[in-house]
Amino acid sequence: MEQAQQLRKSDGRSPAGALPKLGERQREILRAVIREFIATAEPVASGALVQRYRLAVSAATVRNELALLEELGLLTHPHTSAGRVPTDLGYRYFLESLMPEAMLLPDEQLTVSHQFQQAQRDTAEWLRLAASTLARLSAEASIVTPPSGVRGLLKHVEAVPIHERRVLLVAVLEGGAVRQQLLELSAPATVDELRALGSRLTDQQAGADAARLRAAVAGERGTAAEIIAALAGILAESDAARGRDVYYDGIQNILAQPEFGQGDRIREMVVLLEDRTRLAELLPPALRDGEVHVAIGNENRLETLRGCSLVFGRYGTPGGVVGYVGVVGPTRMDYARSIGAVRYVGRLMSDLVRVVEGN
Amino acid sequence: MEQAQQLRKSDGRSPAGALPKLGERQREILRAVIREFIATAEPVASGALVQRYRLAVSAATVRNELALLEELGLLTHPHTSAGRVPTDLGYRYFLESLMPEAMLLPDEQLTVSHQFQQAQRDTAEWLRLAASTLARLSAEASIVTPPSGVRGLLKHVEAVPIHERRVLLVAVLEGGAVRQQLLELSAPATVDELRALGSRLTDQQAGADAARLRAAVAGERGTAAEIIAALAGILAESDAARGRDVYYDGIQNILAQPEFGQGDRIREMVVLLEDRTRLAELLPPALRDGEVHVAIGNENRLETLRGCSLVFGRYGTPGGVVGYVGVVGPTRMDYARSIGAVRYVGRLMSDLVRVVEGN
DNA sequence: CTTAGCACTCTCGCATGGAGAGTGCTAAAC
DNA sequence: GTTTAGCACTCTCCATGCGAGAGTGCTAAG
Repeated sequence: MEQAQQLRKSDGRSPAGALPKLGERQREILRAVIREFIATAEPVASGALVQRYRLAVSAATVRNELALLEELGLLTHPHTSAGRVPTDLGYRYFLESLMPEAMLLPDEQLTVSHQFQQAQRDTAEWLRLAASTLARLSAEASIVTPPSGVRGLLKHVEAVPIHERRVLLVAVLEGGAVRQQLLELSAPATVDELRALGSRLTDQQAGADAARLRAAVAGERGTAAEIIAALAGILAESDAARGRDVYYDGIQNILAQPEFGQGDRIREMVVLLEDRTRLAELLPPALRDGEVHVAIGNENRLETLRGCSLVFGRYGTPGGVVGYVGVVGPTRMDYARSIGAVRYVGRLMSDLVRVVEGN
Repeated sequence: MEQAQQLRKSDGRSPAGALPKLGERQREILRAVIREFIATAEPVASGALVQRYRLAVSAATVRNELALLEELGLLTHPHTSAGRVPTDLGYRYFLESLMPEAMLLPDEQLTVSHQFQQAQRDTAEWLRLAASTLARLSAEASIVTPPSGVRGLLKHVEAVPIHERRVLLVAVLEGGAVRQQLLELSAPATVDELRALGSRLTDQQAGADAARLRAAVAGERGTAAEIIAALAGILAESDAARGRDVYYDGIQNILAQPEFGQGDRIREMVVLLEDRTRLAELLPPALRDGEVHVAIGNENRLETLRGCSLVFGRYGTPGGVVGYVGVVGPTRMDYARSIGAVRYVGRLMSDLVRVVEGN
């Protein structure tokens, strides 16, 4: 199953090897239970299952199978006389070997890629667009982190005079990100001096990282030294900002889900999304491009994510720029849709990054 | 009352002239009711009022006054045997003539202004910072729009070669905003050509708006024409993006409020905040710098904002760049805090804009 | 191995019935 | 004339109980 190979197991806490072996009918029933529960959010009963999925056996037989699946840890019971609900392990099994092809429809792909092509303006806007697209496609909440190399590298420098000693420093980084900083020089500089300085620094320091720039300050004097020092600061800051600058969207989607209906669950979730520093903890460990990582329920470290799943993908270039796109929702999410959406948006983001990098 | 003069009335739907005249004791009681309700979110009873606010009269007398205030439309009754709750008009009266000084504490001001000084990197980051600061200070949800002149004006142009015919166009606008666009030229251009072209365009077209640039395309050929056309597009887009690019933060704050406790109210609210185009409708009409506009409950046009208040301020330079900062919360919000926060953050934003503009 | 039948369990919705809180009114006190 | 004590009245809230319905688990027959 090609599907299963592209999905990364989570943490080893639920390795695929531990998944129970099931007969064909059990697989069919498990799939039906999960589908039904994903659609309705209600515990599913043996009778309804037989009726709605045209099973060739009676409700009693289904009940026997359900009891077995429960014994294997794939389903549970809220209480004695309620229908069945999938467990985390049940979802895991579904993901590994029952799920239909995780792909967006062709016309969805077309619409989305069209939107991305129109919005080639600027990195911040890509990210917003990616977050909102992902939220819409998956019908869950989305998370997108900016692209960032291991370290920011300088590509181009420009010093724009603003007013007397005040200049706006514009630094274009490898990967296409643009950083600006306002700088107060200790001595006035002319427009031409600044322009020349920008050209010279672009030539000399292209490809430099924060450390190299800091070292270069010693060899310069006056305005040039001040500007290089500021550039070093910009790069260092840009490295540090990596985890802080997370985009999210689609809170409304998960708000509509019954599992968040009342109580503090939803508030906890929003607190988590709005706290950009904690979001970094969610990110999966090393992950290759194109892989999609799914963490179901308690496979997540955070207590807040009980009952929630994360679907994450990586985008970027091999060994170069890296960022993450993902969605968060109740464990009862449409994994096929989410995985398809994450994979496709991730691919588009990779394309964009590659275009900007120029290879 | 200096307070009242700085507050703008809303829409004329509840002009100050229509506010009833109250005796001193009635004012004292009304103030106590509103304070108590703001603090507890529960209907306030005559007895509790006497006890907690050390009134010199008995509960029975207070009840008589409450009945009177209700007749005047300042308070209501959820049901016969419940305490009193302020009406929109009640809040309006409170705002106009009962509210304490709307100012942040000195050390709050210090902390905030310090944070703003540290984050002089880039406009998008100011906006984020403003939104999160405002949310924290007011303990409500915050909304911030980017600064934008009536039309975007070009200040500086730079064309950075990326790969063969591909260039990254960086445009610095009046007001310090930076826009980037990736451009595919129809013919290759050398680094030096691009550099020279950037200098020339900066010299010739500084101060130009989208229309002037579009006109200038005719007088140019080849690479220059393509780049100018792209610049015109950038400026036009930047004008159009004005309402779309709204920042918000602090959803968690209003989520914690009991009035949003259950049901769809909170979801409607999040839908509104996440739909950046509809947010523009909320913005107050013409407003002078430093003024703060409060729209209480049904004074807002949107149905979603029943039971919610908006506190908005304007920032920018007179006749130049303009943006809005505001908070949204239940009508039962701490208006003094919110107004103080909005006013102070608005002032800081104005300062930042002024610094970038260089005057 | 499958299935019909049936007892058993648990939730959910609804009605019932105090208990409590708070008002509005009336009549007495200041 | 204003203030206040007293009291009846109203409405919510919560706990309790009950019946209906849904769904299971088990047993015994096919």
